[in-house]
Formats: sequence, structure tokens, C-alpha cells
Amino acid sequence: MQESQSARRNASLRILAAARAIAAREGVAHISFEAVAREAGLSKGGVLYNFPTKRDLMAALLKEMLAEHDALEAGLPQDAQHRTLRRHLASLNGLDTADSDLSMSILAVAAAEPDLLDPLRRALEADLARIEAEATDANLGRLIFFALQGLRFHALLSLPGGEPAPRRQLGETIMEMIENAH
Amino acid sequence: MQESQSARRNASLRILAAARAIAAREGVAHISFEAVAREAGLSKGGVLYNFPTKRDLMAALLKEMLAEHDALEAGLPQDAQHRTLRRHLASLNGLDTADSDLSMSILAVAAAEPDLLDPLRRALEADLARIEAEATDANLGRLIFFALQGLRFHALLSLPGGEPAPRRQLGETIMEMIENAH
DNA sequence: TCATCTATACCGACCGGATGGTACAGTCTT
DNA sequence: AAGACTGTACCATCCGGTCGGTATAGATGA
Repeated sequence: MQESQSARRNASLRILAAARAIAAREGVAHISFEAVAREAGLSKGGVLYNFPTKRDLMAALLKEMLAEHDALEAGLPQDAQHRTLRRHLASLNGLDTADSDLSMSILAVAAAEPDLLDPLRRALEADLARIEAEATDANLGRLIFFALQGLRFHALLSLPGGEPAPRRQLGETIMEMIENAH
Repeated sequence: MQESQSARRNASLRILAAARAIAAREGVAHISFEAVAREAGLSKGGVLYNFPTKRDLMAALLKEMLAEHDALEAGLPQDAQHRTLRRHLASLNGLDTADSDLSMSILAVAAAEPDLLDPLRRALEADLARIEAEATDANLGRLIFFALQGLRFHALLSLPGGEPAPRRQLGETIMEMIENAH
């Protein structure tokens, strides 16, 4: 194990990964310092050293998720129309491979400390504005945006329509609507 | 207060109302037996007599919410087209007056015990099927359904676009789309 | 070069509070 | 009196957070 540098210094990434793993396996409610420590292979004190409060841990989790979502835009063709909508669509389609359970933590976080969602609120606010600006029909743009969000939540909560197959099907419908509206 | 029958015999309704009040005031995470008992004006033992486990309490809360949602259909004109979609729209518009925080409990419940959402899953599954059957364009019906759901979740989590004003605005757009598609 | 000092990263025992749940005694209604 | 219902005391557990301590790596200085 090449821990000469990485493990010695800063176990934060390992801790976040451990938290995600626990969320995926046992549910977000089971993210506790002890559990995370066990999963990450260090002590509770070590986790608390990196994230002094649970709030900090959850905030870091959320930040990581938003960053991954934003990173998707890089994979889009430079000249694509409706970039923001496309990014959301891509993010939605990537829900299988990526751990959807991390997103799930948003919900748990929201229940406990609503203001932790502020970064997410700002990001979505900007996205919504961009979508309206990019759209030929602002109303249609909004409609599609919320449909994507609805689809996302259904996927997170295992509600009908959120399974990969129907999700992708509606995704294609939406893609056609996007491309036909120039 | 006419407690001669209702309160004396079966405090369940009072308990559920208390739980909703707590959720609205302090958040879903603060629904505990003791807190509910205090709010409902009885003892913890009393609450536990009516709802032997927390799971039972949460399930009852969810059931109550679903019933209220279904009840909205009665207020719709007999001959209305797209009844199911209209009901969802009505439910969404009623989010302000009704306690949205009850719906919020869905999220917390889902985090703790996902299978409690099964009744909701069945209800939404049926709704989705009905919507597709009622729609002239099944794809459009689905799209609108998920947009409504997205809007609902945004409202629950105080995410952008979920505020009453923009919510109602998009609602009207949707209403027009529904009425123009015959 | 070697002793000392300092900062970083981590360990693990412990505390206090909250919570779900139990036990059981009492009360009210019929 | 019996059963439905309520109140009180209590328990076990979990969890977030504190705290004193350890290990190590580099800087400092004579």
C-alpha cells in the first residue's frame, strides 16, 4: 500500500468514500462517525479530526456531489444547444453508475438541517436561469427541467418511472424535444 | 370540545395531528414519542398504546397523506378529462394550506425504512398508468406528470421554482397544455 | 549531528443527552 | 368486574462530541 504520502496526510477522501459506501449499503441514516470510521479503516477520533461536526461531513458530501454534477458539462460538445438541460439529462443517465445514494443524503440532510441545501439551491437557481435563457420557449424549458428533477427524485426514492428503463425512455423523448426546438 | 366520543376513545387522530404539528414546527426529525405525547396532551404510554412502534406511526402518517391526496379527486368536475393529472395539479396547488411538512416525512421515512413507501409506490404506479391511458399523447402525459412531481419536491425542499408563485405559474402553463390537448 | 520544539494527523476512552421500547400500575366506561 | 385506555418509571442503546494522549515528520539551534 502506497500510504507513504496519501494515508499519512489527509484521510478526508477516504472518509467521504466510506460515508458514501455506507449510505449505499445501509442507508443514509446509518452514517455515523463510528460507522464511517470503521468503514474507512480509522478511528472515530480520526474522522472527527477531519470533520469536526456531522454538519461538516454532510456538507462535504453535498459539495462533492455538486462538483461531480458540474463536471459533467465538460463532456458535452462545445457547440451543443441547451447545454444546461443536456447536462442535467446526462447527470440523470449517470445515476446508475454513480452512487445515487449520495444524492439521497441530500434528503436526509434537508430533513435535519435545511440550510445545508443552500449551495444546492444556488446551483439550481443558476441552472434554471440558464435554461430559460438557452430555451426558445422558456415555459417548455422549465417544464422539461422539472420533469428531469421529478425523474431524478423518483429514481432516488425507487418510485415508479424512476427505474433505468423508463427513465431512459422518457429521457430520449426529452432529448428529441430539445433537438427539435431550435 | 366534543371529546365525549372522539378523544376518549382512540386518540389516534389527535396523535397524528400532533405529529404533523411537530413536523411543521420543528422538522420531521423531531417526531419522537415523547414530543408527540406532549403535543397531543397525553402521555408517552398513550401514544405507544395507539402506535406500538414508530414504524406504525410513520406508516399511519403516510396513509393519512395518501388519503387526503386521493380525496382531492372528489372536488373535480365529473366530466373532466385527464382527471388524474388534474388531481395532481390540485394537490400541488393545495400544498400551501395543507401542511407540506407532512409530505416531508416521506423523505425521512424513505431514509430510514424504504419499504414504508410501498403504498405510495403503488398509488403512484396506478396514477401513472391512468395518466397514460387518459392522455392523447402518452409521452406528453408522462412528461407533465414528472414535471408536477419535480415541482412538488422542489416545493418540499425549498428549492428554486418551488415557491408558490412560480409553481402556480408553471401550473397554469400545464393546465393550458392539458386543456389544449383533446 | 543530535537534542528539542512544533504542527499535523490520528487514537480511543468517555460523557451526556435523546430515543425507542418495556413493565406495570392505575383509571375510566360499560 | 373486565377490558380499553392512560400514566410513570425505567432501561438499553446509540450517537454526536470532548479530551487527553500518541506517533511522526519537519524545523530550529548550538
